[in-house]
Amino acid sequence: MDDALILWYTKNKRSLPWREPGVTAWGVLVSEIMLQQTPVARVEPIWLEWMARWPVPSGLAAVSQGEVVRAWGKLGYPRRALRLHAAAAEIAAHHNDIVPSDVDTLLALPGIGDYTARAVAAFAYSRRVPVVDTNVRRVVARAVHGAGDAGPASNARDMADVEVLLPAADAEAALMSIALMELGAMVCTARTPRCVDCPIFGSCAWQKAGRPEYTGPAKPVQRFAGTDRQVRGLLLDVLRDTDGPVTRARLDAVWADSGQRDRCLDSLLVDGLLEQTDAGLFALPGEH
DNA sequence: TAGTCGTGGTA
DNA sequence: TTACCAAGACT
Repeated sequence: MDDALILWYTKNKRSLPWREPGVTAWGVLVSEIMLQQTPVARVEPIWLEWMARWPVPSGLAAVSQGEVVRAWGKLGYPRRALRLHAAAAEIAAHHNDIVPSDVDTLLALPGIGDYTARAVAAFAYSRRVPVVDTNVRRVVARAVHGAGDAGPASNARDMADVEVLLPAADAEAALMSIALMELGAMVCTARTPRCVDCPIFGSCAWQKAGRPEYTGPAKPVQRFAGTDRQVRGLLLDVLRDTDGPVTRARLDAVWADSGQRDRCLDSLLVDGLLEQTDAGLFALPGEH
């Protein structure tokens, strides 16, 4: 599939700001963190703001946690903002303000797991490393294994599956990695794959098998309404919309169930997304 | 390892 | 409308 897929990518890739020439490894890292479980369209404007405001890790590290959480806006999973802030501080202090290119060094940074470490190594430094995200797992499940969709993630197996697809040369392998992801995002999609537009249609094992349905275990459904995640989001939203510390009463107003409210408020304090002032008010971390 | 952690668009 | 889905990490 190699040549056809890479050629397809070079002709059809989306022009995203973090793919522009001259974007630094820091820019790539910020994009990858923001893109975790988050659609491209929502990330774009925030990424542009962050790059204009904090073009190097030390710039981000210099501002308060609260400022970072505020700038994160409504991207979701705001603990990512705190971890990225902490990673920036480590990069500034221990890596000369340069994002590491080595996978193991990247993995040691907060908020950077298997996917993100390899994505940075491949996309920012053109390293030949398997990059396995949900898109790639789906493409491999179909094109290689002939299944309707990917089953539960299995790190070692998934990495081995992708490893054998990578060309020998670093630069070409990195292109293959991004091409696999782009194919999964734009053509080999979860719901309605656009196989008529697929550059590897002719070699796809799923086509050859007659497009069988997915038979693996059902994927767990993530509910949201009524969960702690919703309540935490509502609580944090009060602080994001306010300049200074707020009263307990302001927070109490966002959710009726006091038990759940208290539990969520406490968890936000534990996570460091909120702080309590000496006067008993609540503030974003560092903003009081 | 299965559960948890936000948010909003889409079919 | 509800349910699924979106470049995961952490515990």
